[in-house]
Amino acid sequence: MSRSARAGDGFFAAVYQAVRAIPRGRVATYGQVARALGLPRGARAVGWALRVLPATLATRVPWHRVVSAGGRIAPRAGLGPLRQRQRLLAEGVRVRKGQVDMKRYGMPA
DNA sequence: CGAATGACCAAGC
DNA sequence: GGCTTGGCCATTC
Repeated sequence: MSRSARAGDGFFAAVYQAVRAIPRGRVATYGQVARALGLPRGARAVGWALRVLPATLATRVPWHRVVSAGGRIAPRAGLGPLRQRQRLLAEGVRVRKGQVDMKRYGMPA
């Protein structure tokens, strides 16, 4: 295991925990998660935390429910976006052109 | 400590 | 609707 920042400590744990709190069939933006952590401008850090999300936790953390501002699926390398789309659809979240309707599936204030 | 990186965001053109 | 710019944050080198 890397002796650098671990998934179970500090910032990571906070991010993963917040993401875990997203109800099924709903989505949250990176900015919203960041705000929940007390970092209203830390959306980027949240995206980075999910980028290093270990596969072991991926089964337990609904990372696919986190989208960019406006409900767009973040474009990244690999099959990530496709799998995210499929998982969202499986939960009943309608994905239109790589984008989700936040008015409908977004987190209630 | 300075510079670079990335699943971001808002504002401008 | 698409590209660019500046700003934010945590981590890595």
